[in-house]
Amino acid sequence: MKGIKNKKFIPNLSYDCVIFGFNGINLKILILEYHNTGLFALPGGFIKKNQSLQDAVNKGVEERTGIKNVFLDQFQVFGKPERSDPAAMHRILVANDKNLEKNEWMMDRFITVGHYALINYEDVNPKPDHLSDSIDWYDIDSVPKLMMDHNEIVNKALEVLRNNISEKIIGMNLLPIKFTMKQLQQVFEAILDQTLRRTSFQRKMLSLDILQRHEKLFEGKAHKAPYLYSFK
Amino acid sequence: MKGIKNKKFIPNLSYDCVIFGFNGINLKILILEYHNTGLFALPGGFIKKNQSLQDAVNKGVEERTGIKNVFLDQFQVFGKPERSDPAAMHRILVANDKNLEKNEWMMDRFITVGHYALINYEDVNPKPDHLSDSIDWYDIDSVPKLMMDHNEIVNKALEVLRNNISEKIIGMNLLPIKFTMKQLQQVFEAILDQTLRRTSFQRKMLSLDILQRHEKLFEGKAHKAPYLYSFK
DNA sequence: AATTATTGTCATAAAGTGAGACAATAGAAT
DNA sequence: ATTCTATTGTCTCACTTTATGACAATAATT
Repeated sequence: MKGIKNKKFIPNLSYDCVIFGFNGINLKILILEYHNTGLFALPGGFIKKNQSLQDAVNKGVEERTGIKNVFLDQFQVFGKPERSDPAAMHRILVANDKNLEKNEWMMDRFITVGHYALINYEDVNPKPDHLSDSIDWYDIDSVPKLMMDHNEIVNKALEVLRNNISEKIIGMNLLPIKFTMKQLQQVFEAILDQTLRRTSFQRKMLSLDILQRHEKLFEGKAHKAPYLYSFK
Repeated sequence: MKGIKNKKFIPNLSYDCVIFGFNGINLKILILEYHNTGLFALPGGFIKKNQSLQDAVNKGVEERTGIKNVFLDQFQVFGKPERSDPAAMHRILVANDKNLEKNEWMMDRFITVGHYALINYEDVNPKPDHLSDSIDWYDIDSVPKLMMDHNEIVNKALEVLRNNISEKIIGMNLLPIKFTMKQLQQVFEAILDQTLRRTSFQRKMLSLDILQRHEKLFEGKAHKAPYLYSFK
């Protein structure tokens, strides 16, 4: 048998996560860069032999963002044998002075469970993992070339986010607890990549009966102050 | 190391498939029963070490139904360690006179990728696999107690089918190529488990511009003959 | 007090849906 | 041949939802 058996993790199975955040203007995702390789990738990881998939992903996202109880949706499994890239993994291990024999299992084929997360941009303090130089926010429309099929995973995540998700879940996770109607509209405009009609949007949101109205927000601007809302 | 290493399949990973069919009245799914165990389960299987997930599922569905190019949607991964049931697997292996040591990997923990398939009931000739007595259609509302978390997988599949799927995909895969408006309505009523208004349904379907009208169908009944339609 | 920019709400038109009416018609009954 | 029956295709009218523009309210500046 080649190499040393991997005792800790389930072999051939990984997760990757597209972590969405909203800075008030653009929709962004977190991308990490591996030491001395120029390789960019999605945050991801492996599942321990006796760990639930959900727990593995939650811990991975928490480690990199510092946020607990993140909204996560497991949206697709990527299972082609060709998607794996042992050469890239080799480069990463070498660049990090890792024992190649001990980590040989990492250069095997991987089937990955694609997730996306929605988090409040303000609350995040991104931390690179032990193999990575950096982890940073990138505008969804200027994501660099990523390793393996990670660009495909990002595109699919965005597609699913656009199609499948309810108003409440999007707003609740990408915005602070209290927000203005305009901010809520901007989140939707960023996700859908199109402008929405202000009056229709406002009427729609109010009619859904998911918002609680609070005090007004006085920003010191020379116009009527908007109400703050939160989700019920 | 316990047992003999599994050389053929990716360990700890399986797929399961909820195969939906429509007999003209009820929505049904295929369920198999293992020899001499009284254990019912969804059709499922493993992924070969160098096989794509999609290929594995396609082959599994084809073997059991005889149908190629089935519509498949991979809808959720079930990844809790507790979902596995080594004792049940043990029973199945014993009842089939299988070598326990050689198949020990089957009694390990499995993460499974849940799929559902939509197929034309008429075209199917269900065939049990080598571990199973039988494979049969069951009405969606009288599914027996299944092993492991398979009932949960069925429920989730139905939920996803109800929520996420377009008119065209449902009709196209659960009906013959040509069908009447009434048949199309009955598929929707079976899936949604509610009656629909005939005139509204007809107007909606025609307005979607996905149907092609063909000749009339003369069934020998004493009333106006309906048109046949197909999807564009 | 007038001005500016933006907000919350209303008015009207346009599009979509629910519910029933009705004529058309394939075959059976007479 | 005519009438009858069950079902289909389409239309109408009321009702609901959505689009679009108008307008008054208002926080801070001029």
